[in-house]
Amino acid sequence: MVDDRKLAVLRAIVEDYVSTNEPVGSKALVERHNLGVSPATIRNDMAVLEEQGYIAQPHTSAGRVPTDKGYRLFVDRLSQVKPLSGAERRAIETFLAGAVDIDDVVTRTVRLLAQLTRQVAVVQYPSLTSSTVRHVELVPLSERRLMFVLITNTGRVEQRVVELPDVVDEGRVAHLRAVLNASLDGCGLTGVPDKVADLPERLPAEDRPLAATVLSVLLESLVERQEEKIVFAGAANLAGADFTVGLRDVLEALEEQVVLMRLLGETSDPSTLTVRIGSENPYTGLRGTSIVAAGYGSGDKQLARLGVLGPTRMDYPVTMGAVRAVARYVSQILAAS
Amino acid sequence: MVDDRKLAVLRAIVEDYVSTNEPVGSKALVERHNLGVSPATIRNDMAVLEEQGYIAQPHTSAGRVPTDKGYRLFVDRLSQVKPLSGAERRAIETFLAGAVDIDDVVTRTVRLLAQLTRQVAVVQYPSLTSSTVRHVELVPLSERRLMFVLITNTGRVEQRVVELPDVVDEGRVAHLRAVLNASLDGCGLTGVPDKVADLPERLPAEDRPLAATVLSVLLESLVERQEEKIVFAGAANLAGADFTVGLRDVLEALEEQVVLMRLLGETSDPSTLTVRIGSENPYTGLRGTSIVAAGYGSGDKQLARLGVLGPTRMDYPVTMGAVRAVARYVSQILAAS
DNA sequence: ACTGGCACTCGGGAACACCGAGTGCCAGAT
DNA sequence: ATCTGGCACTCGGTGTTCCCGAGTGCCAGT
Repeated sequence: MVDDRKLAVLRAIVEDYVSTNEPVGSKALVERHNLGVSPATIRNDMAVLEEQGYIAQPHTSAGRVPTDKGYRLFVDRLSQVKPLSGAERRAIETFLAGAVDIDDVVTRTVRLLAQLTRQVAVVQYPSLTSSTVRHVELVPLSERRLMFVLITNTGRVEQRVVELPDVVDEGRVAHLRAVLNASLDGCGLTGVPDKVADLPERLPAEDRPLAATVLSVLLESLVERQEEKIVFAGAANLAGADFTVGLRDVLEALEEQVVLMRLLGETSDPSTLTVRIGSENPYTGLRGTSIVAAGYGSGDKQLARLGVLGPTRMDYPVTMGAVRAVARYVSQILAAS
Repeated sequence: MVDDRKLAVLRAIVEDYVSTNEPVGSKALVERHNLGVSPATIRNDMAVLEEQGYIAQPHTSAGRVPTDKGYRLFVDRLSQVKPLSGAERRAIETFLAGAVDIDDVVTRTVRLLAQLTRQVAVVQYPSLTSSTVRHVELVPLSERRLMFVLITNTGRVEQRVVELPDVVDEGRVAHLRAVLNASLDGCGLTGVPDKVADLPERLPAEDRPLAATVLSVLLESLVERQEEKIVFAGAANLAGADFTVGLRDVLEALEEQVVLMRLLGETSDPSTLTVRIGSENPYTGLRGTSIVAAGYGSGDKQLARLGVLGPTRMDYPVTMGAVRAVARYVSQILAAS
């Protein structure tokens, strides 16, 4: 029995509660929204909504507050994403356009998102796994050490110092570099292990120790970076919002890469927004917080995710609008570079 | 008239206040430390100490609390750095030894320091300015774009994408790369602008547009990275400590690179610890917080700084011990790689 | 120069009463 | 059926008062 008016009541409750941060009562509701009925009627509706678990009262004789389930219904059916203003759009564009490299793009994005939403922003670095090899470079550092650099098409650079078993001359290094580039150029990172598996055998015997050492470092670096890097910004915004749960837990979660990963969630369609409300998210320390996330990527490939984290009591339409817009702009920037 | 006993009293006050977080009174003092005199005597001493500005009372009829000036005296003359335990030493060593590249070193260091001190740790990336050029690489990405990579002797890698005015063939690029490496190899970064100033003139006319474009990007990247990168960790540790000043301000300062820079302070002798107590630090939002910092560097060169930030009421001897130890170990690691 | 005694101050906690927003329910109106 | 006005009831939050005890400053005596 959730007729239209009850839904309108729920929507009104969510909106009021989000803006005032106080439990909202029947009288205040009819005053602020013109529902055309009396407070008593609203009370009946509220009783039903409460019974169905969409709202709750903190104490007897207090107004109602949306539950996680209530927010969920609100997000799914009662609200629509609010697009950004023209000024905001332009600000995003100019701010992101100035980025000089991939690091810069990510840093700027996360700050931008934090400022725009006044919440904590989280951005995952573009995945390496769906990138391809652009170039491999070997730079001799000393007689027995060289630096191995791998550049991907997404502009990311992986570097490692390789300790060599023997003194190796420049010629050998140059040769190996050429061979590596020839066989790996354009190859997807996931395909690299296959490509190089039989590589030592195709080299003259005296080159094999060098090749083996370099390859082992290469493969190792691929595995290690599987765990993607995540950065956040805007922690100061947590200070204002009073959390039901201690904000210590929130800060801890933010510094725990693994937890963050899981919070951003699995990759989904880039244009789709994922919203996790309170208890829906897979980490007990974060009751009372919601996550709004979206994928981004250059072209049609989904590279990584970004989003914001804030109190359950957040302005979902606006937040979702900002996240979606930023995700799109970042995708554009990446596609263009 | 600061005789020995008064100093002992000050020391006792600082120690007790740090461990209990409550204003300490004359009676409690004589009980916990065997000073061999009566509370009344202590009271007289306290009155003098207060008059001289080393301690203060939050309200009439409350115990005394050290002032910034009191902490300063304590740090300078009444305490000595407490070395780490053997177990801690070993933990540091093994934890840092696993680092694979400079990024990893910094990340591990900052986390380690945060965990060790239970405060917010701050680490500055090794300075580029005192590094030298190890290698310059130009990688063609497409007909009109190439990636410029600069590798320093500290293992840091700077990368930029360069948009070219014209289609340029590989040969030209290779030639420019060779010239660049020949003239820049081993050169200090600060010397680079001089070295390349007349470089276009020494090239054949048809190479000059390419060279000019690449050089402008190179110089630009040097200037931009002057502002060094700083990372922090352990923000969750702020949640426990109740700050006199809102922790919003602290979090804001932490995300403001420029402020952090100034907090860590100017480079000083690597083995020296810098302590900034409360109002001594140059940022008004951080009254109530202290900074303990040290320089680190590979070999004898001072590269950058690291430190921790915490409430003025912190355990200085322990914190200073941890910061000093970590700075030394990081220096070792960097020197070895 | 130190000590014991004493009067004084005040912050913080406990007890208490009050107010008002909000509710649930019921009987009457539409 | 559905809505409305009325009414008794609940209870969180606030303001008041009171009291206790830790801590102080001062002074006279050792």
